[in-house]
Amino acid sequence: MADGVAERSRPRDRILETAQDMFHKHGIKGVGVDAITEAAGTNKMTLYRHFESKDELIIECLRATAAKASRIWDEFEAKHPGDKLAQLHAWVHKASELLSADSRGCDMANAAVELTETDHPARRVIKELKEAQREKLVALCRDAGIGQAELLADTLSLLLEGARVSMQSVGAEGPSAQFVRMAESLIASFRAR
Amino acid sequence: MADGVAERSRPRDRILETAQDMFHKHGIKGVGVDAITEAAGTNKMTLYRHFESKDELIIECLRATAAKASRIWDEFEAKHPGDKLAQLHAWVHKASELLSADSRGCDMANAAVELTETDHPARRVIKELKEAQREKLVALCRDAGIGQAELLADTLSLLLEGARVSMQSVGAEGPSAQFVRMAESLIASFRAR
DNA sequence: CTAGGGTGTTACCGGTCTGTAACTTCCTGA
DNA sequence: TCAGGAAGTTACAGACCGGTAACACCCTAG
Repeated sequence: MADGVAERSRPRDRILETAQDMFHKHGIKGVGVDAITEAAGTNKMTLYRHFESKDELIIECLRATAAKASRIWDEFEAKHPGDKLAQLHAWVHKASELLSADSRGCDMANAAVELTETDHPARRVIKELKEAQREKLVALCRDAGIGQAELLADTLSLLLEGARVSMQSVGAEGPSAQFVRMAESLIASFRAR
Repeated sequence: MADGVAERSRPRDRILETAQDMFHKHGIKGVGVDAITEAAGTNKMTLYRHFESKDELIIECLRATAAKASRIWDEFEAKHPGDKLAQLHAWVHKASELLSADSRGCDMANAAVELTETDHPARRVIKELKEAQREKLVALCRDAGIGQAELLADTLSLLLEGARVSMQSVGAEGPSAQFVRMAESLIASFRAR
């Protein structure tokens, strides 16, 4: 009742969705399981019947977020079937949409910052998911006919990662405001080689 | 005794230095004031006699870190007096040294990620300090004779910021490994315009 | 109709957190 | 020598944390 979460789905789904949202907004260490379950319209016992610990809930949230991001890549292919260069430009455009004023950045990168214990179980998941995303962008650049595909993909990755974290420090009027211009001119430059 | 902190300075200095180190390693929310004072060889009461709250300690730590970073710029000027282009290359080299294997990234950016409350007192300090650093890099690029100085400075900023956060997700063998190459080729490209 | 599983409720455990009070000890400077 | 302030010590308050136990409920499948 009175919560903005999906009205009447299964408790597990509500918990997962609410946790994603609250972890994103308030940070992982900034929100407790009690607050999550209350916002999800359920209770702590039900959470611990579906997830064996908060750490496992964190991991499931990261996987769910990555799955959502992965679906965006399908949109690129659907909108520009076969045209990999157009898909790369679509990636830039989509990335720029992530740089809206009050963005809290990338959940995986933020989690890596928050979870400082080197052996935290979420860290290997973060690494796997981020490496998978890198592979995708490299493949896209390569299939778009760019020579140094890895270097362009890595440069674009760092620019976006930097833009998303810079936004949280200095806001949307900082260096991240120039992201699209930087990315497009980089792509043009790599294509000219 | 038996702590790695400056052996016998004043308690306030020891607390400040220890807090910087521990906030950097374990994150701000990952370390309590008790742990800091113990590692600094003192106690909680003494901390609260010198800092009115943990938040104020955080702010002082960020200022101290920024002051250390600022001193590095003096080294650039000392090593390459008047030669702003050489100083820019020195900046790139110094930046690449921040990307060692187990780096925990930029304290200010990390703090911005951790402190999600939009009205947290540290946030405006972070913004001020980051904007000052941006100004410095813009001035360096401009004085080095680069036309689009702001754009180059912002691009380099995002690359470094991205590299430092990417390291925490995927390690030093990820995209950040190419930082120097990216930065140098960007500088060359901007100089050619 | 009934059995059983998913769910809700309440209370609790042990630990940690920031911050404070009251008191003692020690060192320094006049 | 002695006064005063800085620092150390101990104890505590009040809140929150992740996680568990025991029990009541309800809804549905057989």
